[in-house]
Amino acid sequence: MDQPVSEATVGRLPAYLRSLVELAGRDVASVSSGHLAKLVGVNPATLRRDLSSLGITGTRGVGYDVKYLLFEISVVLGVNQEWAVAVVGAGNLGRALANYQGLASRGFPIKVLFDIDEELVGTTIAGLTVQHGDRLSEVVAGMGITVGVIATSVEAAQSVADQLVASGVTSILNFTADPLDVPDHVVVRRVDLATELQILSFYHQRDTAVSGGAGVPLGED
Amino acid sequence: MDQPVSEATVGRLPAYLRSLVELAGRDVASVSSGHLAKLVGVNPATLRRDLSSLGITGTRGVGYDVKYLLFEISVVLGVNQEWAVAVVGAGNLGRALANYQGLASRGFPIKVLFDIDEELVGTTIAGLTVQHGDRLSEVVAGMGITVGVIATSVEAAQSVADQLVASGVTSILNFTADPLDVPDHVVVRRVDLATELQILSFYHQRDTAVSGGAGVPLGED
DNA sequence: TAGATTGTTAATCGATTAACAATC
DNA sequence: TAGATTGTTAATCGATTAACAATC
Repeated sequence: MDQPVSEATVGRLPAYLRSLVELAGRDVASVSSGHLAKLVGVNPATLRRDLSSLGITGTRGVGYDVKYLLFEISVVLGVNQEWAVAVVGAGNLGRALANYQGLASRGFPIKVLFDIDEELVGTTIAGLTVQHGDRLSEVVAGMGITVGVIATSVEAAQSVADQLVASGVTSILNFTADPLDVPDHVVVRRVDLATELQILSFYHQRDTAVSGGAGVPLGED
Repeated sequence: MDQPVSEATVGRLPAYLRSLVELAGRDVASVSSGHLAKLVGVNPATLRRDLSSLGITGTRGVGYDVKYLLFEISVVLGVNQEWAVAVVGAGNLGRALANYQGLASRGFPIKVLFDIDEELVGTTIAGLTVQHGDRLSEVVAGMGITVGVIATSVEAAQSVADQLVASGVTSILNFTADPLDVPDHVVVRRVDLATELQILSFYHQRDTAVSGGAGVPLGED
């Protein structure tokens, strides 16, 4: 039944979707939780619980209808809709994002690009003229944009977030290291390369450390 | 004492480090778990448990020595070391990463760039000549590189991972949507924009669904 | 019906956090 | 000493998973 949908469940939905697309492509009509779970790499009970929490049902003794499941999860994830995006910051990262096709192809077309560097304002990147950051509120609100990407410096991030929120943005993808302070109705996802790298190097470090102290380097007194 | 270090703990270390750098910059000598926890946005008991699991101790009645804590966490995260990186895939994303200063400045300098597109091989990107993917094993092993970044298509990702691992790479940053199958001694972190966006749109979708079309962006424009 | 598989209850696991004795 | 704060135990919380009655 309708239990609240957990963050963990939401995080698994894209993986379910990928496997379902593949099954549908091979004209598989129905799939058991055991089979799909194996494809995705999760426990079957977890999968059934996830679907159940979304109100998506299968048929006992049979399994889940692939097309139906694909449709339902697509709807839940909104993959058939388009969400216009504003990218703030036209530095290396912002330019990369503007050129990267991955956003538009996933239903997140970039409609406008901002920067405060006078040298960048007015230039064209990936077919978009860079707008001045001073006009952010005006333009974002005017275009009715509800998704913002923050690709600025860490220092500017919070202020940019505030402006985006004030202009009607309710979803933010934050590429800076700092967590943002936003109202409850705004959802922020952080993609932090620096943190990922540091986590990688933690394990790297530990696994390549001289084997003698089993595990963590500790400061002995 | 020496409990195993959990994934959750490792994930918080970069945030601790950031706040400690800031405190050290302001010449703060010592900090309580309560104070640092507030800066980072975690529970003080969680912070103390994290540090304790790393063998890092404070002083009862006083707190933690900022410089000592900063040093210990830096060592644990290996931030003072350099890890040479190979980037595989010189498409939009690979080029963006090569130009992005964030990796090098965090101790992950990109030393070599690969692609299998004949038109890209031999061209120069961010000062690096793109090498042919056929030479991956040879070059990566020859340079003693241990960190690989996969910025290829999803289809190529597993094969690239296999080659990287065979060439001595033990840390992989994977920008494709699919999870990679690697040996236990190899650590993979996935940075998946598509998944992040789909999670964003799940919440976006849900929060704008019931209200009856108040500013739901469709693909007009 | 007989076999298969769901949907959910109950058990388990791991991580967070409150609480407090230890102790600076 | 008196107050402060750690380090850790025990309680709590949430998520995962085993198990199984329901039922196609």
